[in-house]
Amino acid sequence: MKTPGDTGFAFPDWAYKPESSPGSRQIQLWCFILELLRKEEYHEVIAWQGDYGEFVIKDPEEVARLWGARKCKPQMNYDKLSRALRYYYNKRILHKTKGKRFTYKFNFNKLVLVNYPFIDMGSGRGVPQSAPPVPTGGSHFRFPPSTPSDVLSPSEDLRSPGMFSSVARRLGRGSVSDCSDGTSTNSELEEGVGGEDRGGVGPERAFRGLLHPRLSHDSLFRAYGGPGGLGRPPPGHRVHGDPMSPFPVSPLPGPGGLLGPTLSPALSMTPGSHLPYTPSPSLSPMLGSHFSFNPDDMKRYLQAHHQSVYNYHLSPRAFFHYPNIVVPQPHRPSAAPDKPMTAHHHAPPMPHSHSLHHHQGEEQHPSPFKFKLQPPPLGRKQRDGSTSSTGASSSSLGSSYAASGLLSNSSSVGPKIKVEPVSDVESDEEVEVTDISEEDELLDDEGDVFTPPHPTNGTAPTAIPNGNLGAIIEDDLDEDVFKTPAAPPMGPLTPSLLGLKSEQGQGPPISPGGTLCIPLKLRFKRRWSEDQKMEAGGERDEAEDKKVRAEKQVEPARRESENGEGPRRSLSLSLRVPPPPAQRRASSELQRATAQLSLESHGAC
DNA sequence: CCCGGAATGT
DNA sequence: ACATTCCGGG
Repeated sequence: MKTPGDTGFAFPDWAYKPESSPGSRQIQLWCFILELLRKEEYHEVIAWQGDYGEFVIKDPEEVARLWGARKCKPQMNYDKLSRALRYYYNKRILHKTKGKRFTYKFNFNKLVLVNYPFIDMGSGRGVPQSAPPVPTGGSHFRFPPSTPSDVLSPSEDLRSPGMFSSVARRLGRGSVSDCSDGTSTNSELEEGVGGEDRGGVGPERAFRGLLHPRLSHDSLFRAYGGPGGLGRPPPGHRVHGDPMSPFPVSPLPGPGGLLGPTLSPALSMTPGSHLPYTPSPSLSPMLGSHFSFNPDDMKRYLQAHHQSVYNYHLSPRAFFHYPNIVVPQPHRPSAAPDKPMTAHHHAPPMPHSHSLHHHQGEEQHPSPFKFKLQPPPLGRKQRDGSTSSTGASSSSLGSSYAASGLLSNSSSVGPKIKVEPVSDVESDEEVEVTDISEEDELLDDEGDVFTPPHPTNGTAPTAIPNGNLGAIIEDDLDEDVFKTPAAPPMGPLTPSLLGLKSEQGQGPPISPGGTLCIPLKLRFKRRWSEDQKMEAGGERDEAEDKKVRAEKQVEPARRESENGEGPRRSLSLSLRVPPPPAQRRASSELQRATAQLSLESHGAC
């Protein structure tokens, strides 16, 4: 709001990738939507409303018309446009806000990840999925403020990921329409297409390089998760705030909640200072476009992150396997019918450590927590009820394909068998979606869904220095990231508190196995894999296109493809399988890593 | 309205 | 990949 007349604020500028996607240069629908949302001119047609990231298409046909104009598809209409939007559900870029007509919600985490993979979203909650409009000010973002205070001062600035915008922004580009009517408002900026290199952008890029990956979680976390824990208003009452902002309500719960120091691009330049965790340093070198596996760098990098990783990034699933970790039990807090659950779960962002102990002891049982995931929310997709079978997964090395997300099953799949992703047995798909949606969604969507205790955050260490890794993030992390909103408490939580095993717990995460060059994430996965194997055999599946994956898990043990990411499997069965040779896994992991690294992220927008 | 499958186009 | 176009079904 304070935006000076500017049009909307710069909101998810960060959501835009500086370089437009390689393949198709055309604007994507979600980008377009975002554009409309950020312009006041279109507020009569489409605007943020409701929860974070939620927007309502007030005039569907008009939006469709605009879209059609942009794409030069005169025949466009809302029906078609909405179909396109629906395709985003699986991609997790968007989801529908049920019960509200023409209302959808962006999953900004996804967008950020896609576009700025190097930014650590802070597991899950870092950025609320929805996005923060950037407060800073206008639609055109400013860069590094001349003075940090500039940026930081207003509380608003802090709360929103303004940092992203500053760092990332870009948009500005074209305007809503380029095709026909010249509605463009600010296209002048860079009509030049060259886009990113264009004036003004340079710095951004520079920033990109500098941006500290952890920035977000630390700071964001503070900002969002902090004090109120998930302080968002219950679904019931959503307050409307700034019309332009996706966040009607300030995400910032607490009072002064966030410490000032948080974000700001400027800060990013000086990583060490504001981050609680450690040293950070290695990042800078690594952040650049080139990322190296140099052991030293990696080590430093890992050190810098390990804590955060332990604290925040474990996938919820991971907790199952760590006996020492206290996992929020299914015991639901009696009262609070609301969703706040997530908050308690495990380490709410609060500084209090209470969360940690509130568990009585520990569960020595091997299978202590098995909570059930929510039931499949929608029933739609599995309607055909394919029985599960079909199977045959061929790839033993699913890992690599999975990682790439490329997974073209193409070759092997002969007859196109369209198998549903696991639906029956595990409701993962749905769950995923729901989870992603976030807590609000959970309730909204399903009514009485029982929220899984997301432990904390669940995510894997995302900070990946190299922008190219976007794909990894997407594939590997997105799910967790999205779904687990919870965030980690403050930075300094120590691993030990969490109970993470001492094995690696405290020291620098040097690989237990000896491979110390493996990124944390991978290491974790590895662990997960191992654990999972022990725990059960199967899971798989990745999330990307459900259709794409044609495999069925007939055989549980078969694919080890994704350890960490598979959409959650139903934990129901826990058969124990003898732990396979770790080495094998390791190598596979490495392969995967390699594959991932080589991937290119196709950005979005 | 909304949902996704299917075919088709870029 | 990402739509666009149709479309049957809820």
